[in-house]
Order: sequence, then structure tokens, then C-alpha cells
Amino acid sequence: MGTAIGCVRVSDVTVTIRDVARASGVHVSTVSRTFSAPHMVNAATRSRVLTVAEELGYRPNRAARALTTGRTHNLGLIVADIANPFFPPLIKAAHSAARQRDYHLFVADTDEEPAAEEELIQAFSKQVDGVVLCSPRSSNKALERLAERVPFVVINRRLRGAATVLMDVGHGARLAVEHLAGLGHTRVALITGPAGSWTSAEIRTAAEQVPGVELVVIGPNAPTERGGFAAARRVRDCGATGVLAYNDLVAIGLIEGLADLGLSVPQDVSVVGIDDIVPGRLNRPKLTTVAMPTAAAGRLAVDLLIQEVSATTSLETRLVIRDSTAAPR
Amino acid sequence: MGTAIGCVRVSDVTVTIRDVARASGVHVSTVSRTFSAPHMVNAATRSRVLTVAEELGYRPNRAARALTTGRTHNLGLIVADIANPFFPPLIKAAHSAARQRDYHLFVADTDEEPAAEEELIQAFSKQVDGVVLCSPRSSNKALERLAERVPFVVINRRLRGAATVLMDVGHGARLAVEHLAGLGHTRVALITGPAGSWTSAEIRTAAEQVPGVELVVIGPNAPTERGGFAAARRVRDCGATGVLAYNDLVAIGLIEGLADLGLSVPQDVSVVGIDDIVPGRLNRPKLTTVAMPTAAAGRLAVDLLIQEVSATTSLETRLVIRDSTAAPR
DNA sequence: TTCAAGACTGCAAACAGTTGCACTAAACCT
DNA sequence: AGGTTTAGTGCAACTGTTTGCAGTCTTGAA
Repeated sequence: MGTAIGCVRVSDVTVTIRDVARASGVHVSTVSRTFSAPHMVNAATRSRVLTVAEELGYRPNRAARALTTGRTHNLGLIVADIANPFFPPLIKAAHSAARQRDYHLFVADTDEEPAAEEELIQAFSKQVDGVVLCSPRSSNKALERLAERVPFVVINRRLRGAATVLMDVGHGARLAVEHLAGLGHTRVALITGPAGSWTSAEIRTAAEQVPGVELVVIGPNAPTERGGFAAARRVRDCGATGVLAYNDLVAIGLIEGLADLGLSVPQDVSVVGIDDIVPGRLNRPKLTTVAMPTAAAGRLAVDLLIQEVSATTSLETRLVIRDSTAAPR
Repeated sequence: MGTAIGCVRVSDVTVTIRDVARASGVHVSTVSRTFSAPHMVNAATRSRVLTVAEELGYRPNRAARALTTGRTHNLGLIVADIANPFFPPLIKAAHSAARQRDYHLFVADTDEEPAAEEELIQAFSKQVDGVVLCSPRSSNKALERLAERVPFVVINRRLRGAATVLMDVGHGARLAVEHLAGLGHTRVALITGPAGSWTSAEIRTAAEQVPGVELVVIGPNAPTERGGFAAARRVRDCGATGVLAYNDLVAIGLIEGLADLGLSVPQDVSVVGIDDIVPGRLNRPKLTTVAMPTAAAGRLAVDLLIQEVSATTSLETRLVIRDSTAAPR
């Protein structure tokens, strides 16, 4: 303890509150208060303690503090796949919101496995004041049980009893189909996601409600570029001139698949994606898409967590029109 | 304390080692040992304690443990920009390596500000066993000072005294230029990065060493899509038929800029990028690029940190040939 | 049979802070 | 002047866990 094995650290001097107390001639409790309740200590004493602390290089030990206060000033963030372009903007925003209030952020990746999700929440529980869960895959029952161990807020899933941040994909999907209709497309294909996906159902219900367009549902499909690529043939065969894809990756794959069949976008087929991830913006043609407010969701989720308010919010989505949609031939 | 304000938690029962001890009729130290040194406790006692612990839902409190052991089983990871497609694979790999050894990972984003970097290391110091720093921007002096407070390993920067993980861009750049030369390109443009970038210098030196090609250096440029877009005109004017770009974003922007000028890739100009980020793989044409082993770097950095070995490693890069390069007209 | 060596387990002191309570002195109010 | 606040500080107990030391009980060997 103290002396590390292998790589020996030069100065293992860990300055504690007691060192500061001794050096500034006050009791430890006074030092403690200068940091956690400054108004309770005399201005002169306070500044003396502060300078001594500065000199000694003292920094309060948050873990030790957590032991008595019960608040760690840490938050957990659990996503399905850090490397999925959908998440990084969310993570970044969550981190920034957390930092602003002097919280640190644990980030974890479940690799799409529900079991890992529960395991991680458990493991975090004592170490964080709360966790934000993105599109959790665990069962309601499991989540409700876990909610007793640690407060959390859920993004992109309805869960009674837990604070919730939703992004209104349904609205976005309707906008997308209306956009296609407005351009003159009357037959629109919907490339759905995996079977049983909440988002996919949401999109479909909304899309079906747009008057004046005939909707051809193609699916289920893998929510990936390959999934989109594979769907190209069925799109061509169904005679649709406009397509709404489950997400941007699918849209990008689809465009490629269509190109393989000699169809170009947007001349022959118009394609709109969902999510507004970076690769879609850089794609050629630049993807028309439903922008999901991932950054806002991340920020909001940590704010809710920190303020311990239990609300359910639905964030607006919007349609970003770029180059992959045009009037039909 | 205990009772949360605002959102009241149902079961605030935090089961401690003492509860388990009482319920299983042994001393706390025995319970402690069944978890942290199982071989020291009798098999029968151990299993009794374990079942009781399980029943009560006991989980050791890592923060409390850290207080005596000095090891938090937490790691910090600091990157310049979480949302930059270069980093997520690295973060994911680091997380996975950490999890494998039962460590948790704090992730932080400096927003490209050196000050934030130092601030974050400070803030982490008591809470982690070490931090991995990606391409730090802080001064050597600042970093050396910080190294006394917490062990760290640096990715993508040489720093004496600190464990280091490098990715050999130079070698990759040479491979790229050789690839172009092999295709028959004799005049190759190099789109450099920002002035003063270590990577950029590295790339240039290596590229210059390839015999048989005339290198035209264009730069400095912003390391972004816009930077690449803006460089298109100069590429056309210099008469090069092959281009090595500072990174994939620049390459993608460049391809777009060239298209704007009526030049297509790879028919008129061959372009190779560096990094191998997802948007490059999804781009059309699919980008030929120098793959940086970001995942390996993240994983290795974490391993070095945990094992407290102070080495400096250089990871191989390799050339991934896709569709943005071809023989010149 | 005796003694030493293990194998377990308990005791209590850390670890780095926070906080309710008690105490002192000064300031305020009639 | 005497009593009552109030501000500032110290005391000590507490947070959940680890760990060196010492004690007890077996076991094995001489």
C-alpha cells in the first residue's frame, strides 16, 4: 500500500486534510469546512487555510467524501456501442453537461448485450449518483429492480417510474414522408429496422398516417449498411420512387445497393435517412435525414439526473433536407 | 444523507459488510476476506457468507475499499473530442480492456483545450489508478509535473518518463506513397495538416523518402473536410495525379472539392487518406487509406496502465486499398 | 504425549473525509 | 449590566472496507 510495485512513482505524498490542518494550525474540521461549507468559516482563517492547501498541493479526496456524504459526484453513462456514430455526440454532450456541474462521467459500452447492461448498472451503483441509460435492451422487470439500487434516467425508451428522455422519431418520420409527398412521390417504401424495435414501430405508425402516399413496408432488416444494401433489390422491384430508411446507415447502404443496380439517387429514387450521423453528412449525395437531437438528449439526461427530477420529456426532431431527395422523374 | 431530497428512492437500504457479518454470524473481517482474499477463509464459512451476501444483495463498496488499499480500480481516458470519428473506436477498445480486468473507465473530452487537459488530470488524480491521454496538447513541463500526481500513459506523443503508445504514421505514409508510385503516379501532392502538428511532420518526412515520385507539399491546412475542400484547386493546379491527405476527413473534403472542379476520383486523381475512420469506409468512392490501429492503441494503453509497466511501443499501421486510387490516365 | 506449525478467525486501528454537538467569545438588545 | 443571539472553532463519532497482529483450534511429527 502506498508503494507501487514495478513503476515506482516519485512523489507518493498524498496530502490529506490533516496535513493542511497541522500546517495551518486549525482543526481538520475547519479545513473540511473551508472546502465544503466556506461560509461557516472566518474569512481570515479561510484564506490562510486555502493558501496552505495550495502550497501543499492538497485536493479533497472525492471518494472519501462520498463515504460520509453519500454523494459521489460521479455519473454513469451506458450505451450499446460507443463506436456507433449515433452515440458519440450524445456522450460528448452528456460529458459537457456533467463537467459544468463538476461531475465526472463513467462511460460504458454493453456491446449490445442486455446482460452487460444489468451487470454494469450493478457495478456502478455504489460509485455513482445516477446513471443514464441509452436505449436499454433489458426487460422492464430487470430495470425496475435496478432502479431501487441507483437512480437513473432512460433515453429512448418508455419506462414507468423512471425519468425519461424521448426523441420524437414519429414526428420526424411523418415530416420525412410529407417531404417526399410534397416532391410528388406517391409510392414510398419504408425500410424497417429489426423485428420488435420500438423505434421501428413508431416510425411505421407515423408514416402510415400521411395521406396521399402509398406505403410499401420492406422489412425487417438489419440496422446496418449491409441491411440497406440488401434491401435495394426489393426497393427497385416494388416500384417506389421515394424511400424512408430506418436509419442513416441503412440509407447509405441502400444508396450503394441502388447504384449497383444502375439506379442513382436522387435522380431515380429519393432516399431519406434517420439520425443525422456524421457519415451521412459526408456522404455523396449528402443525405436528407431526420435529425435526432442526440446532444440535447445527452445534456438533458444528465441535468435531470443531477437535479433529481423525475420527468418524461419528448424532444423535437426535425427534417434536414440535403441532396438525396428530389422530385421523381 | 441517506434520504434523498426530491426524488425519493424506495429502498435506500445500502447493505454493508457489517450486515452480512451479522447475518452470517462472523466478524466483518471474515466477510471482507471472503471477497478480497477467498483462500484465507474456510470453504464452509466462505460459502455461507457468500449465500448470505447474495440474499442480502451485498456488493462491496469500491470507494470505501479504495480508501484503504489505495487502488480505485478506475481509469481515466482523456481525448480531445469524443465526437471526432477518430476516437470512438479507441474509447471502445479501452473500455473493453478495462472491463476485462474489472476496471471502470472515466471518459473526458477536452474540447481541444490544453487547459482542460491539466484540469481534468488533476480532478481525476485521486479517483483513478491512472489515466490514458490521447494526443495531449499540454506542454512537456506541465505533463511532467502532473505525472507526479498520477501515473499515465500517453498515446500519440513522445514524452520521456511516461509510458507511450505510438502509431507509426510515417511508415503508413510511406506505404501510401509507394502504392501511388506503384500505380504509375509520378507527381504526388501531400495535403499537410495544421502548422506544428507532430503527425504532419512525420508524414512529410516519410513521404519525401520514397524514390521515383516528385512530392508537392500543399499546406498548412485545417484538418477538416473544409480544409480538404479548399485544397482542391491547388491540387488541380499543381498537376499531381495522386494525393496523400493529412487524414480521411481532409480526403473526403478534397474528393468533393475535386468533383466540384469536374475532376473525378479515382479516374482523374487518386486520393489516399489517413486514419481509416467509418465515414471513409462509407464514402463513395470508398477511401483508400492508412489504417491507424486506434483500437489496439486504446487496449494496449489500458493494459500498460493496469500492469504499471513503463514502456514505449510503436504500433504498425497498414495500407487499406479501396476504391479511391487507380492508375493514372 | 508434547510441541510446532498451520489454518482460521477476531480485534482494532487505519484510510480521508463530514457533521451534530458543545464550547468560547464577541456582538446585540433592552 | 445582564441576558441572548450569533459566529467561529474544536471534539469525536461515523462512513465501509482492509489488514497486521494475536489468539484459538487442529493436525502432524517426533
